[in-house]
Amino acid sequence: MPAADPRQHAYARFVVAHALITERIEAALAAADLPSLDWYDVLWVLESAPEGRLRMADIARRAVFSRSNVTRLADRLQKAGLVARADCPQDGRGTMCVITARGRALRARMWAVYRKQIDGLFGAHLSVREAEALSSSLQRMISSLRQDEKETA
Amino acid sequence: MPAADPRQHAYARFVVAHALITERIEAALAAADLPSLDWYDVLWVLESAPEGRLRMADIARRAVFSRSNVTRLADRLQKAGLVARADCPQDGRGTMCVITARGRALRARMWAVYRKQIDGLFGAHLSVREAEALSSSLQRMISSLRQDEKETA
DNA sequence: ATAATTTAGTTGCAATTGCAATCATGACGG
DNA sequence: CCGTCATGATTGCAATTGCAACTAAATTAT
Repeated sequence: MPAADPRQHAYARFVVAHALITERIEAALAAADLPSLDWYDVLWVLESAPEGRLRMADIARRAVFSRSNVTRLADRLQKAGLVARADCPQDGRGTMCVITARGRALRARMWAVYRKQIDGLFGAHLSVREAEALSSSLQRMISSLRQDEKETA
Repeated sequence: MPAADPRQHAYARFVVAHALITERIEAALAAADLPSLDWYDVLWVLESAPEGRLRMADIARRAVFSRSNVTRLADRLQKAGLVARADCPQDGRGTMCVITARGRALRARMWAVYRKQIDGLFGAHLSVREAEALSSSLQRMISSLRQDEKETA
């Protein structure tokens, strides 16, 4: 990244920090005999949805995964008893994915480890003020990216 | 991410923004018939090293890839004529990876596309002041993470 | 109603990845 | 000097991914 520009410079660090932090979190989860982050993401988007259920495509959008990836992830989570599939009442093509009690329990256990890592690796280096500023910048990016998505579709 | 804490909240957005931006950049590169970001990363760390050469493990550290991943990436880059391998003079076990002229040329073409995406998706939402603040926060995280690495080793 | 188009989800296949060996070389202690 | 241990890079194998094809159901237009 031939970063003359301070924004490009920030981006380069953004990418590296993300990679390093993710690597560490995965290691911490593995060390605690817990599944990886993508499982967590699916469980979390489900748990935060009303009744713990979402359609496959919604999981994909919220967790930023490809559709086919969500299908496969759901297969594995289902095999592990963490989610169940159900027909979608409004749309015969759709499939709902529902988090189970075991799924909720596992997510909570993962969060204990995950949170500790976030706090130690990321949060510890930000003041509350910085965190808020960062949040709002990131929110601008995210809204803009999601907006584009809709327009393209 | 049950984000009560503003830092955890920032982290959640950090991850989502990263995923969305990366997805878009990969799409832009593919649309321009260019290779993916991991090729770029290897080419860039090489190009920014003295004489365009680094040992495999150094590539791995700087680009945040696993060792075996670098081996395979180098295989593909080599097959494409973008890098060459050479023995390491100081250490008989080591392998140097050297970027070729074609490698430099390709990286430059990729950077044209990459830069445009960074500016549009990331930079456009940050003032210079914000970018600088973000850079310094991220730098703190990165230094701390890299420091830990050394201590663990 | 019916044919054509779009959308949701899944699947086949090829390519990529991660982890645990493996092989070769260097470093160290006796 | 020799045996043991650590390190650099690669490779085998199983698991995961991405893309394009596919099936089924809904939407639209005729």
